[in-house]
Amino acid sequence: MIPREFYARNTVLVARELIGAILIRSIDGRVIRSRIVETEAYREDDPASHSFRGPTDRCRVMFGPPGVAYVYRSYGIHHCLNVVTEPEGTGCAVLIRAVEPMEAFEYLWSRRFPQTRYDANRIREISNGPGKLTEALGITVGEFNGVDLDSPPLEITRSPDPDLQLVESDVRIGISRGRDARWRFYDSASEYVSRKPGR
DNA sequence: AAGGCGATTGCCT
DNA sequence: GGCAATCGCCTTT
Repeated sequence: MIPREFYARNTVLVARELIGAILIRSIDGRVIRSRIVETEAYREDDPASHSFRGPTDRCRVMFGPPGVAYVYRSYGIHHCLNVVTEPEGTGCAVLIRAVEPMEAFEYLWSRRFPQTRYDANRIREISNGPGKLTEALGITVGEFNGVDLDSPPLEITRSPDPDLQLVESDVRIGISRGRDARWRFYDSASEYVSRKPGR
């Protein structure tokens, strides 16, 4: 588990340092570990952030204690997972945009594509996007919004051998304001990154 | 009260 | 490449 003080720091630093950390989900009697390979930072004084106009019913947990999950519904359909950062009272979080599962590939495939036979050539599609990883791992607003990420059934731990040499930064995806900040971080060696620059 | 848009995805042409 | 799905929040009446 990662101490709360790790999250109670500058959100951009936390977003960078979460690349390579391990997300552990316990579900259906399984313990499934995944490497975090893509994140984005959202700060309170950031027009792209849900917290920019202050706490609402949706984004209130962003203003709460760090290390807690902020889960919101995107486009009325998907769920997206964040970790709250900076000291309590500030509205900041890191969006988890992609993970690379370490096990349970066929189980995760069946959660994402229940009607389609397992296809190893398309395995990255199980979790190469923020709405995809939450579907694969069964992470919803109702179950996880406001829940501390320090113990099962959903937990983040540091990687045993973090390699931050390969972490790159880029502008964030899907926003119209705050476009200049290069607050997206990803592991350039991972096939699970949702999008790499230059296209 | 009503309309538009979004930290997205998948299917269609 | 376009576009629908669908809901919370913002802006405008």
